[in-house]
Amino acid sequence: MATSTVEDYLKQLYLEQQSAPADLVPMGKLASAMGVVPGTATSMVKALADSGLVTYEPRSGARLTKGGEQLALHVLRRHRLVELFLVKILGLDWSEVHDEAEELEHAISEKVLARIDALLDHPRVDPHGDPIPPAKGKMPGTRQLSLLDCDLNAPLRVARVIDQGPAFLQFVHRSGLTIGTPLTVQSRDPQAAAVSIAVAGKPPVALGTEAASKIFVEAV
Amino acid sequence: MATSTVEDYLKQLYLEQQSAPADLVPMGKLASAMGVVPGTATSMVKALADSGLVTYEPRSGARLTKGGEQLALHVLRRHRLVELFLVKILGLDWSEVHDEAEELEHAISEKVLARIDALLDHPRVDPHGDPIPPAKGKMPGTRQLSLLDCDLNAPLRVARVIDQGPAFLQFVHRSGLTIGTPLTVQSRDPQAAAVSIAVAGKPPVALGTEAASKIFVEAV
DNA sequence: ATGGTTATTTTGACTATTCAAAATCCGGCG
DNA sequence: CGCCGGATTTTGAATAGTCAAAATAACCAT
Repeated sequence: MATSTVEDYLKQLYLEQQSAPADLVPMGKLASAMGVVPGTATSMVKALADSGLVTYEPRSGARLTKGGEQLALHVLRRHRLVELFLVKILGLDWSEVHDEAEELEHAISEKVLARIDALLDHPRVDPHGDPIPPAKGKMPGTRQLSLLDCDLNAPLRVARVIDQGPAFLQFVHRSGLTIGTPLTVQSRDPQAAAVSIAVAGKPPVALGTEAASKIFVEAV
Repeated sequence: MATSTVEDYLKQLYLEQQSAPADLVPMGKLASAMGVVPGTATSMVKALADSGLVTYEPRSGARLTKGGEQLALHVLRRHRLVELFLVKILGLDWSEVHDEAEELEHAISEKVLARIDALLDHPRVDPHGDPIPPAKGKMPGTRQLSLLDCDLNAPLRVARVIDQGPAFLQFVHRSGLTIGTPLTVQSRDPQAAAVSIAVAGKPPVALGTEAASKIFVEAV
């Protein structure tokens, strides 16, 4: 069995690969994502390579193998199902479940995971809109764009928030932009580096590009 | 924070102390309960003593300090609440929850534990009848005797099964002796090393002393 | 092509936990 | 009393992960 440290490295590698699917993940990136010094990432990745979970190119980076990716997806599935479970069944706030799930994802057995999945009626996304990898089969592709890239004045709906930090999630909630909220983007001003959002029946909200880039929408 | 290994040692030490409240727990006992060689138990206990969690008398054994006992009770509380949660909310069988909880007990935060406790309506015992240590305050004493020690022909009820092995628990279930079942002990035969149990509306059940000693009852 | 900047790798060391096996202790028996 | 056997402790070594800091490689600009 993979240790929980190994699981964390694989998961992180997967997430890094998401943002740059073409390239190898450099050790510096991995190290800072994992909160360790670069040397630690190097030696860990070498061990992972020995186990056949990643391929490693010295001085350029690492990439998950087929097997490593499967394991990573499995960890991610546990993480996201647990997050949703914590919100839906135990009533925790969406801003606090990420950290909780970080621990629990390593302690959940297949059997318990299956029960949770059934209890939640086989959900497809977690509380932040992140897709839950299916037990078997490929991750479904999504047709989502950030508030910076989507069409202006088109009917959209908040689909995903890619920043699990409690502070940002609480801000999103306060701004009434929780998952599923219908909205339109009224305007973008590159000079002001801001985006103006209209939610039906509410005064418009202005977001800086930093924040806007972390909120994804899809066409209604 | 105590590592999960430390938590396991403390929990085990507590359980051992239960069966022999007066004495120190010898290293051999502890080691076999923990599934390690005796030398490992010795060195671990020394470390626990350095942290002030146990007192250690070389060549005789160890005992939890006040602080160690508190921690042990906290672990036990998590373990037993998780067991009940798995049975009541996720619908697992009582024969399989012990092993599951063994992992989960180390991954549950205070916040999640509090939610589970509330969801289960602050239960006092786990699925095997073991008392759940309260969040604060002392463990309540119980007035329970095994089928070997209780009164004959008195109205009793199954209160606790102290053998978490799946095989034994499944046997108990098959025999219709689940927690709460009303029964009387009809006779004991030292020669046959057997006990005869009467459950209302069912043919009598005979148990060997080995099995009988692991089933506890209390007066109705 | 030469130097400097920056990322990466190496090296050596440390913690926690474990085992195997040798050394030691202790209580009881003859 | 002295020795035996079983329990306990010690010793030495292994594994997984980690850091600090020195060594190295790669890239870029002049």
